[in-house]
Amino acid sequence: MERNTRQRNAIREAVAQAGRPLLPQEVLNAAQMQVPGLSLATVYRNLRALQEEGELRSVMLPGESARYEPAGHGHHHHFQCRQCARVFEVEGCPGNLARLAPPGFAVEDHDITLYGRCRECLAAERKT
Amino acid sequence: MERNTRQRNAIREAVAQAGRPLLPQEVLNAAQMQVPGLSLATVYRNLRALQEEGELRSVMLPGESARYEPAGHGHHHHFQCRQCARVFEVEGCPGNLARLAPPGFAVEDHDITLYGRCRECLAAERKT
DNA sequence: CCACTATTGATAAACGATTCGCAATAAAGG
DNA sequence: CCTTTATTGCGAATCGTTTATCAATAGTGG
Repeated sequence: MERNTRQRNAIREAVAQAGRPLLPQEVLNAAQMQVPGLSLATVYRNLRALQEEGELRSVMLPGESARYEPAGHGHHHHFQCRQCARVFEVEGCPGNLARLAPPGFAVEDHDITLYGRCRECLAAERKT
Repeated sequence: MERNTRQRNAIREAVAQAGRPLLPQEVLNAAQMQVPGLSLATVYRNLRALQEEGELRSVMLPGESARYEPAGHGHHHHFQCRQCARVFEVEGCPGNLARLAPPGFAVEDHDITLYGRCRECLAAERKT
């Protein structure tokens, strides 16, 4: 049966608390606040397990490796800051994208990624 | 000075003729019609060189490695077929995506990827 | 409190994609 | 037609990410 380990809970918490999709390495950094000895392998193992359970969702962005966010946030897209490289959720969706596809193509889904500067990085820039 | 080799021309042609972004391996397959002995390393070298020259553009899709298309096709997005995995250009753009970002975020750019079935794969399905 | 076994940490290994090293080849100018 | 040297083909090497191995550890039900 599945066991509730400190490691798994810390990983679950880290993703939930972050409020944005995290890289495995970021999950490790965050979860090590709770479980200092935590290893990257364990993070990978649990991210995969939690994803298969349907508790987490993997977020793929162009040219980036997988990040993880809690499942069940409904349809949304993402924003990546060009300065700090962090990824954030953005609500809403333009919708009606199927019309863009060439005739004869069936559109079933879509991904949108916005790029720019996040609030924090903009604030930091102004101070310089 | 830069030389015009059969290999480079074949690679350039392959990308131009394809009409869709190609993976290095796909470029190799196509260009080997013209230059049978062509090697993958040469494809990589030339794709990189042509990109730096501004003749080609690399296309990144979520979870995929880089594809290459001719530069200068203007702003557009891409469609990936879930069956054959090929990528196609789609014209047009919903525009006004900046409004989706959280307050305080500056949106500078965006990527849109559509997913579904391409015409060929839809046609093939009907025949079964 | 025990026994069972899922889980962990540490490290090596796998993996796919891309690049490098080098001798052999072949454009291009004279 | 030479000479120069950019370019090529091949295989090995690298890169970052992810997974496998395996002995040691620690949840969990009884």
